Amino acid sequence: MDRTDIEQVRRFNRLVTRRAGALEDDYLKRGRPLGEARLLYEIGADGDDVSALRDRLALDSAYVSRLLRSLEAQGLLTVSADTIDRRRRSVKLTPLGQAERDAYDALSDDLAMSLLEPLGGRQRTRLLAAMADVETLLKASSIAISRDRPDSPDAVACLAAYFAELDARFDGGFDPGIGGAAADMAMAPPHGSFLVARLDGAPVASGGLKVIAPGIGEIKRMWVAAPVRGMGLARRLLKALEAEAARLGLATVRLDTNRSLTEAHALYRTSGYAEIARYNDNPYAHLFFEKALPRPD
Amino acid sequence: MDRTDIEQVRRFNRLVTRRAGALEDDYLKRGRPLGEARLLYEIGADGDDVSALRDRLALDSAYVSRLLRSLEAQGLLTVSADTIDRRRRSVKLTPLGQAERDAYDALSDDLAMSLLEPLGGRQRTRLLAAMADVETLLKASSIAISRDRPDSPDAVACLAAYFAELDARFDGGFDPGIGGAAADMAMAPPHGSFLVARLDGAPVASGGLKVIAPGIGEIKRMWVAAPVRGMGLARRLLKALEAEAARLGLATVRLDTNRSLTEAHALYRTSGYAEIARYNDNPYAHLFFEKALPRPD
DNA sequence: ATATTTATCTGACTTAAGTCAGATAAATAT
DNA sequence: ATATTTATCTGACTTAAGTCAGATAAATAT
Repeated sequence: MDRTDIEQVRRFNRLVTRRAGALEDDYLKRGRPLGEARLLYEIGADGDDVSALRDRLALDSAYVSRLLRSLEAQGLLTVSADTIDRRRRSVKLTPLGQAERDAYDALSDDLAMSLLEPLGGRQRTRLLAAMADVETLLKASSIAISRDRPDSPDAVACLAAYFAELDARFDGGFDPGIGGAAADMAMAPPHGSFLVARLDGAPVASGGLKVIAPGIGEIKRMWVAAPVRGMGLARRLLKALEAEAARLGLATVRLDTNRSLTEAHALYRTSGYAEIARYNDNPYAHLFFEKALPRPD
Repeated sequence: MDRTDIEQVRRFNRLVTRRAGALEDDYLKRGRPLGEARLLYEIGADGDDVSALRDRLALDSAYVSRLLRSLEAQGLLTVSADTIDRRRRSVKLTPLGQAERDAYDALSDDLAMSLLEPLGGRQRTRLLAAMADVETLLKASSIAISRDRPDSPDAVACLAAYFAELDARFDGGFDPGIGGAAADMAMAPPHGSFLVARLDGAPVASGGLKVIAPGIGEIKRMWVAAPVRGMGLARRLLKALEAEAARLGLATVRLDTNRSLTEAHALYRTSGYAEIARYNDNPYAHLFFEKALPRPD
């Protein structure tokens, strides 16, 4: 990463923050403190729990309570006890509150339009495409990969999504029982590893590693959720799994794959994997790959 | 402009503002109020005038004064009377202040790097390119075009830059005297029009319109500064000048151009101009164009 | 039945951010 | 020489934003 890259990111941050400042000013223009405006805006059309609002805005309980009291006094919302747990309280916008929320919404629309307005059609398309790109890639950069047990709730959810996808894509479907789902605990530490990638806390990709012979690991269950594909996440995950193998002292990693998973084949080949002969009796596998890991020094 | 475009811009703003929020938190992490941090950061290595700081940060005089007092007490800067005008005061960072400023700088670098770090090479290049695109186009969208007299300081500066550019590009140079610089007041209202495009207050493009025969206008002196080319600004300016012509009741606009200005020829052709025969004796002109304006209704 | 936990609220406080009216001293205009 | 303007500062104030310690009432655990 060189200096000009960092400068580009900082210049971008500066410029966009200045524009975002204009948005906050718009909020303030409606003559209401930003805290109240944010809270009002955060309450959906169906209302919300006080605790949900507190969590989403990361605000202190006392502070939220006072903001609610103020908005209540302005006739913008009502607070009532939850019917199931009467300690909890639910917030609902009054028609007046809904109108206010709509007004903030319209202001945000205006701001967005004022950015597009002066541009010609071609420039506008280019700006929107660049914004979508920045959005996708900033999201990608906030995805964090961490170790997890294969029986953790997130890991189980990832594996279930993976199996469901294979079932949809393979000719004749996929049955994890035959494929060896029961053996997934072989990816548990200390001998194996299972990685989960999360975006804003929600699991979006996963993959595991188990030892199949002395010094030889096998990468299994690589899965990337549909909404986060095209972000280079599979490649990152594969690299991370190779790092796990190196950490566990393995010299070689292998993997098998179905003929229908063509994107995966390309990924393996461009990541330094060479096709080898069948090394197991997995009925769903048609292609077999191997890569020698660099010796740790 | 449809709904999905606006949604894209708003989603982008939301996401980037959240990230920018992280940057502000970083500032605050150094245990200093944001106002002090911003002021400290704004003072360049060579120091600054109090009034310049006030203008740049758009802060109240009393508030800046107090912030300076606080930073002075922390030993981060010194304030001394200007040698020429002793009412003015100059601010200079102490070595300690410079070190603090460097620390903020390093934090911003860290934040920028933390965005790029998790991405692979290809994704990183894509993100940087998209950021550069957003930056360019947001700048383009903040360029405002307005009417100006051809003898205003900004207009004169634009015309001088235009003449200098022609002199550099034409074989054998360009002499505004021969070209008719003295006649530029024909572009003054009420019979003509001169438009200046400004980015953050500084003139970056211009163009004029004068009447050369009943119902016929001529577009002249179209100039776009080098740093803002490739933003579609020339096309915007041309459209704006056509609108001026329509406003002045003209039915047709003409223009002449030099054979060396090839980008301009393409712009005219794709903007609905048709080549016509020579209509004047401008020695620098080789191509002549005309466009019928839609009748106002 | 009683103790503990949980969700929200109230009271009392702090800090940052900013505003407004004038004071002061130097520069500039008459 | 005097009046006016300009640049900065000081005093006195406001408002927003937020924190912390408890109070209250309902739910849950023992």
